[in-house]
Amino acid sequence: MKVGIRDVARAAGVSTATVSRALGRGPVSEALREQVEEAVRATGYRPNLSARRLRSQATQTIGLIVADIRNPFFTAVSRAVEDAAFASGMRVILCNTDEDPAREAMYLRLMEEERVTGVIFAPTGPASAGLAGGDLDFPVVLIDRSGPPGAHDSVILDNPAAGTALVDHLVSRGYRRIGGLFGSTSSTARERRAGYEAAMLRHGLSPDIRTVAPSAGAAEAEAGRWLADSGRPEALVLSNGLILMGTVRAARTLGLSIPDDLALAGFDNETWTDLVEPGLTVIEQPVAEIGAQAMRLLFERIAHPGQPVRKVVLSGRMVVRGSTRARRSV
Amino acid sequence: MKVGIRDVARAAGVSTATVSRALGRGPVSEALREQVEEAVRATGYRPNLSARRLRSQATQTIGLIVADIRNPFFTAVSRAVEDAAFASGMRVILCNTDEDPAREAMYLRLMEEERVTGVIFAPTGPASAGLAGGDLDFPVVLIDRSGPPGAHDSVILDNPAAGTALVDHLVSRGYRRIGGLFGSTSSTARERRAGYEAAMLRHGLSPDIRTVAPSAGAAEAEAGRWLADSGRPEALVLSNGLILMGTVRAARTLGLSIPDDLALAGFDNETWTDLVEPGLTVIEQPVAEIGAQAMRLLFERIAHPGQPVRKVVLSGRMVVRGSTRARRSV
DNA sequence: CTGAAAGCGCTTACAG
DNA sequence: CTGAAAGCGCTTACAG
Repeated sequence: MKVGIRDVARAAGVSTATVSRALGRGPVSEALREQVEEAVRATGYRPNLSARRLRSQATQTIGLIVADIRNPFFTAVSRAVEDAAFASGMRVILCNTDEDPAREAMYLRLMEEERVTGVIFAPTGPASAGLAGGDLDFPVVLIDRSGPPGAHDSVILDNPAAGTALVDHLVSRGYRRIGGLFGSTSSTARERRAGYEAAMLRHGLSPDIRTVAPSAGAAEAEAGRWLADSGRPEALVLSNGLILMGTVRAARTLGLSIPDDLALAGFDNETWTDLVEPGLTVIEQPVAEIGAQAMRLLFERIAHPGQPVRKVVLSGRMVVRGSTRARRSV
Repeated sequence: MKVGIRDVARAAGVSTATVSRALGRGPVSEALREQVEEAVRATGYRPNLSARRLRSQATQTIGLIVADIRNPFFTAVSRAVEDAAFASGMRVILCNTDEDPAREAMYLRLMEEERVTGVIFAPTGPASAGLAGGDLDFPVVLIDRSGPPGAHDSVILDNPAAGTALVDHLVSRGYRRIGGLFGSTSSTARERRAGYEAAMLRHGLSPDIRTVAPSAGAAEAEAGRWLADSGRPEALVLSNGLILMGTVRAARTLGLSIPDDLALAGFDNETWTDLVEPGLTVIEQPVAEIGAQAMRLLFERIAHPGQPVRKVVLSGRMVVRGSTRARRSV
């Protein structure tokens, strides 16, 4: 019934060592290799990966811990990571923390128990307990968000520049009273806010900032309160795709016309952003590149554990659509 | 450096057997249990899951094989499955076939090598090679799509009824020339098409059917050709969320007004379907329920291997929006 | 190139 | 309740 390597060895008339070598990359004569392959077919043998990992002390596994798999940004990055991993013969364990530090800690412990080769990680906060301790048994590459400075390799967007670019764009289109709605948890949101703030001040404008949990529901509620006020901004900068979606929904509910009553500029070029009239202006992140670079940094770290910590900063690309059309002169 | 169960045993002054029991559910005196827990803390011990799985012959792992993780339907189902799995102390391996039978076969083989406890599976086609063979070493529960009749437990939507409901709704709103754009690969699309077809004939109308690969890009191209024709339908039924999105995009490109030039009714109540003006009428699938029921069937199958094959059929819920507003009388 | 033997880190009958 | 010992299914020095 259950067929193990001994059954294959018997069927092929060789030792289990030879079967193991024939299936791996050990030196085996062509004749014996064929005998083994034939025996594998005949018996329907499937190697037991738990045994293989235990014995070889190589799990060939990388962990991917993301903050919110409902966010298409992370879905897209995951695909890039998985493609790169499979190309290198590694499997990936995908974990979703839901921005919950407790789940994050649990998954990091799980990664230890799985004896993963390395982890790609978007931490809930820069002071993530798992990272602060610094006693992880595997190399970590951070994506999207920063951790303790200089502690881990990372791949992030040039967030301050992106925040600044959105403000500059809105100003060039004639908007002055520009508010910003930013996520409250991540370093990413903080950096985008800093870019927004610096640009506003440079233009001689007053920053007008609110923060919110990074979900569409929370953003809709907060934006609803904000926009109901008669002194509402002429334009809003939103720090990610979920917050952008919530804000659009709030504007709809209030019957605000975009961009005449309210201009919008956000992040993440998700598939729906061009379908919502009049099209939403966004900073597109190079999601595939982020995933691919993270895998590259991880493999290089595994190969050269001692090399200096590296930080890859990628630029976003602004996609201009109707939601930031030039403001009608007053 | 590397701490194993022997180190913990030594630190606690007990045998490795006692450590193992204290960490699991074996019978251990309260005093020794505390000594062990203290030693675990002191040493920073993390059990090696590969060793545990090999020895106990219980992987506590279920595989989840979906056809397209970019499709929010599968993302949502995944979350429900993972929640249920973690609540039962199991981990889940998520695999994405991209509707590719070769990748599907590869993942099924991987599941064998992982010695998973069971698999929840949305097959690329009803004649999926992996299912047809029937020689899998683990129980399988199908979701969203059917396999060989009577071979596996399954949880699916009442697709014929849903297809029929959309036609009935459109007819009640005054539409007569109703086309249908359906996915070409899945049993689900076929069943929805059958429901569409039956309803059309019952209303004395001529079915007008096209099929397409189940992606937004393919749907946009096909709908673009179809709708450019002067004899285009007054309304379209779309067989899933991706095809609906592609069709909306094609209508936009052609400058068609929804629903005046073209009414749309589709599947999957995704977050963007109410944001696209004038709102899209869809059949919402009970995604959380699908995931939860699949886990339930899987656990019951594991507990009672011999019991008859079961099929859970869930009903969709129609969400009516502006895209099917009553047709202006001619 | 090939095989006999040891051992990866656990869990679990088996005795006591 | 507790411990000594066997063994899960592989891979890999070690000899030949």
